[in-house]
Formats: sequence, structure tokens, C-alpha cells
Amino acid sequence: MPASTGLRARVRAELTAEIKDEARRQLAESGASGLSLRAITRALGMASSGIYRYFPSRDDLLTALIVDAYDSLGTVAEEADARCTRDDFGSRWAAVGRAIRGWARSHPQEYALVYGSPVPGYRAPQDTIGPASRVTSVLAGIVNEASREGALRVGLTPPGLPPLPAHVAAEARRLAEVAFPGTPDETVIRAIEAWTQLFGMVSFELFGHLEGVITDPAPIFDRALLEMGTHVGLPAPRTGTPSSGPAIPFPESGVG
Amino acid sequence: MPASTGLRARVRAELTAEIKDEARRQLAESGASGLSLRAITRALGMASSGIYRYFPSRDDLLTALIVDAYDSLGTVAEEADARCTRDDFGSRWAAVGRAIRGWARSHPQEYALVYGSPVPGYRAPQDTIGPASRVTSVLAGIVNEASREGALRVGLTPPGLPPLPAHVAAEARRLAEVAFPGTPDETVIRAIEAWTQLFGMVSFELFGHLEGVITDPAPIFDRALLEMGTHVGLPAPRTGTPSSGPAIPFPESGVG
DNA sequence: TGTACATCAGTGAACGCGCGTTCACTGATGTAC
DNA sequence: TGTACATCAGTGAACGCGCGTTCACTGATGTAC
Repeated sequence: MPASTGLRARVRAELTAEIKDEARRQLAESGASGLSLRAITRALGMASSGIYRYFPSRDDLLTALIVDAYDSLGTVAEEADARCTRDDFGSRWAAVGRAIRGWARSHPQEYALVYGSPVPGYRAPQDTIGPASRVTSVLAGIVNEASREGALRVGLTPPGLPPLPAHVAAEARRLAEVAFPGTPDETVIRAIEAWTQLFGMVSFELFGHLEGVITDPAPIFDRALLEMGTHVGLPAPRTGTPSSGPAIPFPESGVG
Repeated sequence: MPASTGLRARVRAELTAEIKDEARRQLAESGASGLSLRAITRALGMASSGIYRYFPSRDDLLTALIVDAYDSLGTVAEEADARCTRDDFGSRWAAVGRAIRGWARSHPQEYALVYGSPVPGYRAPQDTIGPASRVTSVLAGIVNEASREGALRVGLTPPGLPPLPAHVAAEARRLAEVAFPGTPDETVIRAIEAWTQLFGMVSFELFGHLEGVITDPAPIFDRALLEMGTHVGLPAPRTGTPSSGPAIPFPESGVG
């Protein structure tokens, strides 16, 4: 009887996955606000009411897609990091950055879903917070470990820069407590800057703002990663510059 | 007779403006893909078919809103720049950056419309290219003028950075020809980086990714602007750091 | 200044479509004795 | 192993709603003589 229960559960899990796959397919065509339960059931050959056995409402399906997207990106980032030599912090930073861009390019709809305009009328529930922070944790972890092992170049460059204003230093200290234990204020702020720049570049590329400006974003992105990492204080990648081509493969296919 | 023609034209221009205003109002609630011509006419108390005397289709209305948004942002950026002392390049960069953020915060729907996820099924016509480039031109102009007047610190900082790889340098030279005449390759690349970071931070703030991470984004943003400007090679702002409070007022009201 | 005509703004009904969600239902699959 | 019952998946009809766009039309505003 556990076998038969398991069977029912397995079939249920399969259809749930199929529904989400079809939903992702339609996300690409119609976007989040155009996501239609009826269209999904139509494509799957089932009655439109049947989907309610799997997702209690449209918003719940959206939430599942968002959680999946964050988890998928988080996994890719963690795996890219894990493939690097632990104390080669520059390479780890570059590898994770490229993994993020690679994931975004191969999952443009899901990237837009979580990093694009908020879906109007949809409020993300608590469930999304954990998965959302995975990617951020990987990036922060690299900086933290470099800091803990004394591999971080500290101090402001160029030397002419004024010290952090009081408000900024306070924010840095607050952040250090929750996410960057023992990391200097300047580094914390620069990590935040690098974090936003990384996603800023990816968003600009995916949302079409580099069109007509940059012909091939990949080398520019790699160079930016190197400069960001250096700006934060990480050592240069040990094995060549990250612009020398993808030593670590990441999915770039599936982009039309 | 030109007076009466002028009257008809004026009334027409007024209703056109009212339609766009109402459309912007609904953009905030339902987003671009939820924009409904019927809802607009309903709010304006006219027949649903009447709107076709003003916009031949929904996409044309969307295009008008996009063009307006780019123009509005472009104007704000140009004005912020114009208010600065010409050769105080650091201040100009900071002022324009803050103007962009201020506009984004007071026009979140329009910001999302142009810098958020692409509207599915909508292809931007040529008309949007000109208005879209205004903001970019302001930013590039600051770097260019600084370069022309020899105010730019050139050379890579920190000194340990490797030179630009061939692909990147080639892209920089191409860009220099169209937008950065006479500006060194390294500077061009860093200007691109700063450009994407600026919008990256604004997008993260507006799209909710700083929630629970940063309590008050304003001082962090100001600091980032200073570091970006320095990274590009611009001199520090002459009159105090930009984090000392908004010397140049920009609209921050109207944000719920 | 006055009349005849052309242009244009705005109406209301209709076409053909899609949507999320509910509900009472039929069967099949699983459970307990 | 066999029967009686409970659970669950999936159906099909319906509710009540909204949408973009077209079309023939009525009047008002503008133009030409």
C-alpha cells in the first residue's frame, strides 16, 4: 500500500511539473500578467477546472514559478562556486557572475519574472524570501570567506576618495551584522554596489538596452566582473583573466 | 479661421493628454499588459470606441507612453545637468544620477514600463529610439566633455588590473567613434559599467530587491554615484560630497 | 454676413473572443476489515 | 483474498466578467464662396 500511495503521489508530482513547464513556456510568450490557467489546461488537454486540484489559484501557480526560478538560479550559482578552488576568490566571483548571466540568458522569462517589473496586483508571500536569498548568499559568502582568510585588499582605492559618510557607515555596520560578519565597512558597501551592478548589466542585456550600444556583451560583462571584484577588494582570478573564455561551461543555448 | 482651427486642435491636444494621463494612472495599478482602452474611456466618461479618434490601437497608445516616459526622464536629466557648473564634472555626474533616481521614484510605473521587463507581444517602433537615448547622451556628454578638457584621470586603478582584452578594446574603440570621441578605451568601458550600475541600483530599489537588505537606499546610492564617477575617472564633486543632502531638489513625492 | 458643404468628434450596438473560479458530478484508485 | 467504504482526480457546464476593434450613425465645428 505504500507503493500504491507512492504511485498516486508520483503521478501527481509529474502532472504538477508538467503544469509548471507549460506555464513557463507561456510565460515567454505572454509574460507573467498574461499567464492563463485556461491556456495551460488547454495545452495539456485537460478540463480548465482540473488545474485547481494542483494549484488553488493563479497566484499560487505564480508563486511556485517564482520559487522555482529563484531555486534554479540559486542552484546554478552554488554549483558554479563549488567548482572553483576554495581560496581562489577572484575566480569564484567571476564564475558565479557568469553563471548568473548564463542562467538569465537561458531562462529569460523566469529572469524577467523575478528581476523585472513587479507583477501588478501580485504580492510575493513569505515563501519566496528563502529561495530568493540563495544567490545573494553565494556572492556574499565569497566576500566573507575572503575577508575571514585575510585575502581581501582593504582600504579605499583610489586613495583620494573621502571616507564613508556616517549614514552609509551605519548601514554597512548593520549589514555586516546580518550578512557580512567581520567585513570592513567599505567592503560591505562595495559588495552591495557590485551586486547591483552585476544584475544591472544582466537586466540591461536581457531587456534590450544594450542593443545598438554593445555588439557582444560577453567580453564586456567579463571585464566588468573583473573590475567589480577588484573594486570590492578580491584578488585577481588565479588562472587567467575571466575574459579568456568560459573555462566553466554554463548553458547559453535556448536563447532565440 | 486659423483661430477656430487652433481651438479644435487645442481641444484635441487636451483630450489626448487626458487619455495619456489616465493611462499612466492605470499603468500603476495594472501594469503595461493590463492597460485597458475600455477602462480608460470609462474613467473619462466617453464611449469605448471614442478613443480610436486619438490612438489607432492599443500599441500606439503604449508607444506614446513609452516615448513620453523617455522624454520626461531625458528632460529631467538634461535640466539637472544644466543646473551645474560646466566644468564641475563630478557634481554633474552626481546630479544627473540623482535626478534619474528621483524621476524613477516619482514615476515608478513609467520607469517599469521602459526599464522593466519588456511588454510581451509589443515591439517598440523606431520612434522610441531618439527619446530613449537622451538620458544616455547626458551621461556620455559629461564624460566626453571631461575628456576633451583634460579633466579626466586616465589609467587603470588599482594599478594591478590587467589591460583591456582585445575584444573589449575593440568594442571600446567602436563605441568611442559613435558616442565617446577622443575618450580612452578604459574610460569608455568604465562609463558603460557605471551606466549599467546606475540603472541597476535604481531598478533594484524600485523592484523591491533592496527590501530587507538596505534600510535607506538614498545615502548608499549617493556613495555609489561618487565611487562610480571616480571609477570612470571624473574628478570629485567640487562642493562637498553628493551625500551631504540634495542641494538640487528633485521630486521624491508621489511614492506610496 | 449668410448659406451649402465637408470634415471631424463622439456614440452605441455588436462581433468574437478570453478569463478565473465554482459546483455537482462520475469513476478510478486506495484503505480497512 | 474479497468486499464496503472513503478519498481523490478529473469533467463539463455555468457564472459573471472584461477585452480590442469595427461600423453605421448623429451632430457639431470649421471652410469656401
